[in-house]
Amino acid sequence: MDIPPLARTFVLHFGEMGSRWGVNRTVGQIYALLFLSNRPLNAEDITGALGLSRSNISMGLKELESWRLVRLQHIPGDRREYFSTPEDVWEIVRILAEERRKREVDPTLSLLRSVLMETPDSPEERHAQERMRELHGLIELLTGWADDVQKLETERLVQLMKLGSRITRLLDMKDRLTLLPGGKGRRRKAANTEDSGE
Amino acid sequence: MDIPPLARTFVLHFGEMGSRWGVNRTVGQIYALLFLSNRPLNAEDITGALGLSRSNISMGLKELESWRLVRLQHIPGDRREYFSTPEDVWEIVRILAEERRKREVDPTLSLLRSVLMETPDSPEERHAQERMRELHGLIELLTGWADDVQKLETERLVQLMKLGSRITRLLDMKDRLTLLPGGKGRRRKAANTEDSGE
DNA sequence: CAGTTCGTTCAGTAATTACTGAAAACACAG
DNA sequence: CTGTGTTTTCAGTAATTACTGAACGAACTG
Repeated sequence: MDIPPLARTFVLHFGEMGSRWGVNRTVGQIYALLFLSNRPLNAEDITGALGLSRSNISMGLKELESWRLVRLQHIPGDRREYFSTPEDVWEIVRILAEERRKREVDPTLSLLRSVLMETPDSPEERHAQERMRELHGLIELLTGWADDVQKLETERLVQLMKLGSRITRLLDMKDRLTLLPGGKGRRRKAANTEDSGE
Repeated sequence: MDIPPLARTFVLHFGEMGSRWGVNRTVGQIYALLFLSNRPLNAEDITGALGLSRSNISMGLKELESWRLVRLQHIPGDRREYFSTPEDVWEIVRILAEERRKREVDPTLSLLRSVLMETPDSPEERHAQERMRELHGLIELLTGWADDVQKLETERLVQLMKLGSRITRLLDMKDRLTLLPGGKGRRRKAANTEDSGE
């Protein structure tokens, strides 16, 4: 099976991009192919399309399964295994975020935590530990936020993204409201707070 | 120069992590070392600490410079080049976001755009193009948002992150306010809107 | 200008990673 | 159980990437 020209560019590009990411060219290509396909593909389809060995494809698919980026399914009356990607692109984003976190962030966090328990023996070590503490705090904040965001329905998430930095207007509004307990008519003070803020 | 034990774990870990990311072990280690250091280091310091060849370090530093992750500076009365990382961890996050985007996202976007201009020749191609359109839209939304967020001062960003998914409460509030032009006292209707929303 | 110190380049080599083909394992059908 | 179509494993090899040492070049010093 030949890949239509329009799709080929994309597949090859994804193959190269894969390398920048933790996966090899083959894995990138397989994923791109499945992403574009209008039906699930079996290993032979993929072998034919990409011109790579059967065993290579098998390994690639395994890796993609371990990333939960492809799904295995069966077609009635056919013994072969068919693969496809999730339809919803947001679903893909969520999965990627989770997996990358599991593989890259969590190990780092746990290493940081254990090093932060130790007692520094010198000014250098003390400074190093301080830096690690900063990094730890940063990662905690980012992942905490990511956890939170993961919980939102897609609708909401899109709404938030579109709002972008205009979200700060809402924050300003909130500040104004919450800084004035009971709303006792001290509006002017609140307006000042905003000005001095920047 | 020997790396204190407390820092060594971190440096080695970063070296390994580097590989998952687009950089090699050496580059990861150099970066970690500089990140932890309480003073700028020159190439020889780094060579000594990591036990790698001078030329390797030179190449690593060049790569880190191309990522804008380290800064070159000079110390009065010393001809050698000294390197350090930005102090502020948020600054680092911003730089990383920009660079990764430049290297990974932008090329993909431009490829997608050009492929989306073409006319599909078959149902398969049409479907493939449709998928690419979805992906394109997603990336545009994400990067647009990222651009927006980049503009915020760190203070604001932290505030937003801490708020996390509670941000939706603000959105609800905003909806309630904007859906009721002039605030003509139809509060009860607004409250209902929220309930049916989830 | 010769000598010194530093940084860069690059060809060669080491180390790692990717890929293949053959064999094994598996799953089912008759 | 045997045969067939399928996926997996793995040892060997190819390809790629990382690293080194030696040579070179640039910038300064006396």
